Amino acid sequence: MPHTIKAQRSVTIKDVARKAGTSIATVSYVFSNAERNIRPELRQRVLQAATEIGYVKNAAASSMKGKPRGILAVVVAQFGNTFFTRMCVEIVSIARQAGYVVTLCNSDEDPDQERIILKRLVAQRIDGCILCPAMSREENTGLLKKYRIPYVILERSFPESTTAHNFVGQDNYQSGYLATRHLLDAGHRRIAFSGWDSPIPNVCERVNGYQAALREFGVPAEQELVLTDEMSEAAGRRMAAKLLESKMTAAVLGHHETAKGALLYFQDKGIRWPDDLSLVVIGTPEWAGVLLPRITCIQRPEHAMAVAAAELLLDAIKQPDISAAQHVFLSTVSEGDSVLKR
Amino acid sequence: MPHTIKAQRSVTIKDVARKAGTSIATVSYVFSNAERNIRPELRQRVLQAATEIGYVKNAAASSMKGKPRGILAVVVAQFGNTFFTRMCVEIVSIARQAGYVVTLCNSDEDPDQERIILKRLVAQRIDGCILCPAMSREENTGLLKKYRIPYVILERSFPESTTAHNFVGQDNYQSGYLATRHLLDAGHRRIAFSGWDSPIPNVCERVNGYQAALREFGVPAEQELVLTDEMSEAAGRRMAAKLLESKMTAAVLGHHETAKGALLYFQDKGIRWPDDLSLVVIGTPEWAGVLLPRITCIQRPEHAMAVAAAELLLDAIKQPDISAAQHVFLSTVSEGDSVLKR
DNA sequence: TGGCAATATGTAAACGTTTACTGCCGTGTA
DNA sequence: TACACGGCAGTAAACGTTTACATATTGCCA
Repeated sequence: MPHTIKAQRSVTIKDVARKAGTSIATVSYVFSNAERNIRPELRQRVLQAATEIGYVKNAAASSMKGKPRGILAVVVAQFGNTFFTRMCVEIVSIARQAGYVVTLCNSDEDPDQERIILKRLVAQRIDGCILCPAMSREENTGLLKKYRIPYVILERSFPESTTAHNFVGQDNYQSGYLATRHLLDAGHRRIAFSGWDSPIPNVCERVNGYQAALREFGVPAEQELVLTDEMSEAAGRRMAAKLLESKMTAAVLGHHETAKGALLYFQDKGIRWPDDLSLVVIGTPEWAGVLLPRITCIQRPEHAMAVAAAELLLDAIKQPDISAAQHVFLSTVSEGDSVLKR
Repeated sequence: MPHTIKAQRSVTIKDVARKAGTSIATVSYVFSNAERNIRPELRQRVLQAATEIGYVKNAAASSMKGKPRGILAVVVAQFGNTFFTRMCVEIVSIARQAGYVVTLCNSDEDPDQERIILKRLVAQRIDGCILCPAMSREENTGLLKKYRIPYVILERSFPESTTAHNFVGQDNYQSGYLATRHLLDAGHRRIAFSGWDSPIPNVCERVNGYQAALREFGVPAEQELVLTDEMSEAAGRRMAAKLLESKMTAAVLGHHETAKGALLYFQDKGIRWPDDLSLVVIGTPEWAGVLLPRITCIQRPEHAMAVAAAELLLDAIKQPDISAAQHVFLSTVSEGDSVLKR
């Protein structure tokens, strides 16, 4: 628990005023009201005094008078995941250009933790929030709504009433379809899919896309070719082992985190791609750039999503009464050498 | 610039008091003074009223009364860098267990940006800060000192007066030494080193370690075998090209970001490790785990550093008058198959 | 020289909490 | 019955800003 500290009286506007031989009002105007004109000589004296005694405005106090805090928050469910990390970097950079600092929080896929975080952020009265919800539970966003804090839901949609929120996401159906289609076009017909046991619909949608592509090519969808497991390297290995049993010629590794485990398993067993097995990975993990033969990846629209989310939030802050907007971005194929033409 | 919003009167303690038919003092006691006894029936009524009208305490107001804000900050110089990302994840997790939320900021190696960030954090009166300084400039920490905000310097030390700050770092000299020593032990004598043009002494120290190891084995240090360039993949490729010209049998890739470019260059040119060239990389990038043959890495003590930094900060917050502490951690060899024994 | 703008500065009342202090009520004792 | 005491509840004064409003100062013109 945060520790209570003996109140360390800090340097205030009052001290600056005394030092500069003027009133606190003038000092305040110097620091926070650009329109108001102050005699240059006095302004200079105030500034001088402030630096001398090391004055820094107390943001809590000014925020109490309804001043914006200049803080945005990004709450993600998996902070270490490169997909999110990259988006965070981008968002932070855009926010900075707009004059905001960003608080990054990690819910670790835990809705309760998410709630605690959101409550804290509301308590801070942040100016806006980008939220990648831990689960498809809408109740947590209620807090943001109640306090009229502009927000954007990122990457994971709620099943109902999507149009009620600002939303930026990717088309998971399309990425599943795209990956599968790529393999079908190369002549593959027995195609497996590995994902993870996600509490959110993303993986499910990718599977739908996968199945739709198969259907389009008149390939019957086999239950056993679709695997899911928890999200870990070990689970990736397990799924890889199962995949090999099912004698398919190609696989869509539907999530980059488990894909790593699967590839490591293939390496261990001496399974080579594309010769023994054609592979497409959904996502663009860091390691995909160096692995030989290069893996064909479905490049998710991370950059576009981050930019859209940040800009949508900034717009929502500027115009609180604007109606909610939704942006869904598509993935593209980043071709490697992991798919054998047959 | 943060946008000014027409003051949206939010739900306050006063509203709760009215609703519960009591005074604001009682409501405040219910929410923030555990000792004070409130008749259970009344307390219940207050809680009930609060949830009904959706009251969330205004952190700015309570912080004005000297209450701790429950916010820590981590300011890093390269947020996208996995080394920092991993430490951030760890720090956030430890801080959370202690009841703090963490604001992550990115200075992008820019001391001016760092100053702006720190000023903002001081304005927020955060409870503590972990700072990985953009440059070896001590003036920015002065702000933290002035406002008595406990802080820990992470990973990059200041040349002078290190004992004046709480510091957690790695022994860069040792990692340079370790990498080189590993190659020397394997029988290599012509060993190159690639780093980056760092404004901070880290790379320099690694070079010192490298040279010390060579000296120990009576190998003359050749100027042309030590390369530096900017930190980018392209620079890594450039350095790799130069390395090949200098006919060495082994190389220490002294920084994981440029190492990636170098490896890609080797892949393009068909240079194979360890047969054509033995390699040791300082750092443990994500991709090192999947690349074949496995690269021998110098595992930096990320985890230990993150834990130490977080705990040191928490200690410093609890005991503001404790004297500064320094922790320097050592790296270890994570052996792969990229070093040929000769 | 007086008066009137226009400009520059200061006063004081918020903002939403926390908490020292005062006051009230009921119980137990003399 | 009167009184002290203890336990709760409420009043009001901060905390450090911002800003509407009041006041002082200046310069200019009649």
